[in-house]
Formats: sequence, structure tokens, C-alpha cells
Amino acid sequence: MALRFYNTLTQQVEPFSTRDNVVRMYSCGPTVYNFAHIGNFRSFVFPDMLRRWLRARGFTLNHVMNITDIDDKIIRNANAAGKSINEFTEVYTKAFLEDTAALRIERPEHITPATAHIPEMVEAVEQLTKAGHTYVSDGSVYYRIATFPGYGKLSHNDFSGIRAGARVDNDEYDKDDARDFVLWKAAKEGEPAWDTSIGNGRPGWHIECSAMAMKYLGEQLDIHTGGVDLTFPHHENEIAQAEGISGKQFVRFWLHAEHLSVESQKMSKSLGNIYTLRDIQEKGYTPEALRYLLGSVPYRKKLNFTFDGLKAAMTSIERLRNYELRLKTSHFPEGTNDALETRAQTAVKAFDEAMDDDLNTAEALAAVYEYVRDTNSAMDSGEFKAGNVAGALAFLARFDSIFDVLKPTVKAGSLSDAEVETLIAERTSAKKNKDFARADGIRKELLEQGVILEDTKEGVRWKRA
RNA sequence: GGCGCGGUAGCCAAGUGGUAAGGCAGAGGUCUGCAAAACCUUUAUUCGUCGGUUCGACUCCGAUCCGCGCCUCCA
Repeated sequence: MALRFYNTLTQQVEPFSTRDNVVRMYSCGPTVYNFAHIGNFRSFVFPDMLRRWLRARGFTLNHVMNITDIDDKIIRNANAAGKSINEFTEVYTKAFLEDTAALRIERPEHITPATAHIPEMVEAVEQLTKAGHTYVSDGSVYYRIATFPGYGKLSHNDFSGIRAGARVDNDEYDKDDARDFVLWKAAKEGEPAWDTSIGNGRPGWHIECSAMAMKYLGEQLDIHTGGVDLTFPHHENEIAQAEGISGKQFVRFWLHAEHLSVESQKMSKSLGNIYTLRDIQEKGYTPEALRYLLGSVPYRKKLNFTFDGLKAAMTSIERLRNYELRLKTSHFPEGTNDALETRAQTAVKAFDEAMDDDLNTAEALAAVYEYVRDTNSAMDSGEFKAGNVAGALAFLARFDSIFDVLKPTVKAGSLSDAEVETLIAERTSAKKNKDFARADGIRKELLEQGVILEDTKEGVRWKRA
């Protein structure tokens, strides 16, 4: 079966293709008012694995991610911290880029802040006005949803119960209809503002994504991703904006990542269970363990984050790394076992088919582990031959091109390889002289430096923790 | 109230109208100076509950219980 994804728009799994092999993809990025938490990272690991899989399937990517660096929360928090908006957002933008790099999330082709696109947003609002979709109230520009009949088609909400024209006054702004939303907010005392042709003010939250997506990707996108909570109203509003301007279908595939819970509870400040990558690392877990855990549960399924699960992820990665090390350092008998070559092909096929099936990473992992178990067994029994190494490593590489967890995160200030080798040589001679105390001493010393030794039939093997 | 999702072993979780993937943890074993790694065996007669359809359902239908998300800012 071909590559297919669940599309929120149609509520069905649909075959995926593009008209020219380029995937125009947009992902809603972070709002930089704080450090991103593990829940945020799930919705960024997802498009990363999606990108990698699309590339594995021969597509070229043109992927855009915004960084929301102007919004109510930012203004509030920056004021509370006594900082300018720029000073404030700079800190968290930098942290976001560092964290995503540590999690091996690839940089999209375009990752760029909202405030660098004020002219594009203003132009978008002007075009909406020209098309008759807006009105002005107290200096702010609003989208009049009554002019956009398709509203609700993404979130599958029926808005017929809400009477158009009903005055909603529980908002700080005056809207004509509960569904209407602000495109451009009139300047307020103590808030940043841009003096533009549509007034002195700042952009509403929704317009940035439409404006940036259309600037870099054109009027029609192949894929748009985001967290499930963004389906309504954010993505619904993006559709109203983009389609209100172009008159064309904005996005073909809407892919939404489910949320995660923490120890079966919703993340919340009061529960104190909002973890950042820094929190995770302080507890001794590696970024790649978090990446593995976040990626191991299919993206449309709620993921229950637990520290047991994170531990399990560490162990699982360790096993795969040991397997890779074994492939690279062991001496296998000459020749090629044809049955095992076929087994490798079967594994690749199973992995690919699982990924094609709406990115079923859990099943893809099962294909990996079944293959690892089978080949480990074959190595023990001597059936695995030197000629089978390449096929095994190729499969492992395919897995890692998506999951990207095999390479250890190297810590600064570690022993050099040469220093490690010297100590190992010393230990080997101590062992020959039956000076096990000295040998164990060296092993312990290296362990403290983050180097793990393993004695095998073919000599000492080592790796970094 | 509207829309939507989920309940599978100790934990995390795949899956299919034909008799339960995988990972982690646990137990026993092989190997080993010790350790590590690896491998083998073992761990759900059962898939929230109750009915129905069927030769046969965890998988389809109905009901029901429980948990969760969105409908306002939220990944």
C-alpha cells in the first residue's frame, strides 16, 4: 500500500501524493513566551519524522515553520519581567532552537519570526478587506465569518446554532459575531505597535501563519501540521484567511498531532508536571531518549509520558547501539547467508510499510526489533556471515534516518579516543597478568569518565555512555 | 449540550472477521575471572462491561460504564 495519511479535513486516511514531488508543508511553530515543554516537543518531533519519511520516499521538501514572537502572553510576560519584547523573545527563541537541535529536529527550509513579516500580514488583511471579508471596530480589523460559508469544515463544528449578528460582549474587543476574530489589533498603551496602512497596531494571532505560508509556499499547501488543539479556532481561521484571499483550497492534508499526558494526568502548572528538555536532562536522561519516546507512539494517539517510559527508551536505544557496535566490531565467518539477506529485505519492507501507514512508528519499531533479535540469534549460532553485515547496517541506517537516536550525545570534556585506547591496553596487560584488581580499577575509572568496556571473545569493545 | 478520541499483560503500546506484534520491567537458563553485551525459555485462554450478528469477534452492530480532548488561550 502506498504512502497515506489521516486527513483531519476529510476525517479519512488518504493516499498522499503531490503534483511535482515537492511537498509544500507548513508547521505551526512555538510561541516564545517560555521554554518549550515535552508536549510541545511531541508536536515538533512529529513533523520532523514526517519530513524525514517524505524524503525517504523521494519527495523534496519545502517546509516552513513560524516562530510566534508577538502575542498577548509574550507582552504580559515581558512586561512582568521588565524586559522589552525583543529581549524577552530572544531568550526563548534561542532556547527553542537549541532544544530542537538537541532533539535532532531538522531545521525546516524556512523558520522565521512573525515580526519579520508585518508587511505581508498587512497586505493579507488588505486583500481580505478588498474581498469584503472584514470590518473595523474600535480601530481593530475583524474577519466577518458570515462572509465565509465554509467555516467549520476542518473542525467539523456546526455553527448554525450561533446566530450571526448576535452581539458578544464577553470579549475585550467588540465583535459582531462570536465566530469573528481579530486580524489586526488597534494599538494600546504599553503594547508594541506598527504604524501601517491598516492602522497603528499589531497582528492578530491567526494571520501570521496564513501570510507566512502563502509567502513561502504559495496559495496551496500539500501538508499543514500542528497540535490537535490548534484545529479550532486557529487552523479554521487560517483557512478562512487564505481561502478568503485566494478562493482556492488552502491545504490538501491537515495532520494533527495528539497531546501527551504526564503520568496519566494533564500537564498543568498546579500539578507541577510541565517538563522542559532541560528538566529531563537534569534528571539524567538524554535528548535522544526523549526523542525516541515521543516518536515511538504513533502521532495520532495520546501518549502517556512517564519516567519509566523514558527509562525504557534509554534502555531500548542502548540495545540498538550495542547491536550496531556488534555489527561493526565482530568478526563474522566469510561468505553470505542468503536467507539472512532475504530476512533483511523483509525487515525493510515491514518497516517501510508501517511508516507508509500514516507513520505507524510503533509497528515500524517492531519490525526493527524482530530483525535485531533474529540476527543476534544468527550471530550467536554462527549463521550470520561477513557478507550479511552490509545489509544489516543498511537497515539500521534506514531506521536511524527517521528515528535518529543511535549517535550518542557527546559531552564536552570527555576523554579522547586515544586516551581511552591507552587505558584499555593497560587493562588488557593487567588482565593477562591476572591482576584483576588493577584491571577492574581501570574499568571503573573509565566508567566514571563515561566509557563502558565490554570484554568479548574478540577482545575489548568500548563505547561512550 | 455539540464534535471527536480512547479503554489490549506490571508499565508503554501494535494489530486483524479466523484465533493476541514489539519495547521495558520480572523470573529461570547459556556464556563469563568478575562485569557488560548477547541469546534462549517464561510472563494476556484474553483485548472495559453486557447483549446481538456470524461457523467463528478483540476486530462488525447496539447498549452501557470509565477516562480524555476541542467548542475561550493552549502543542
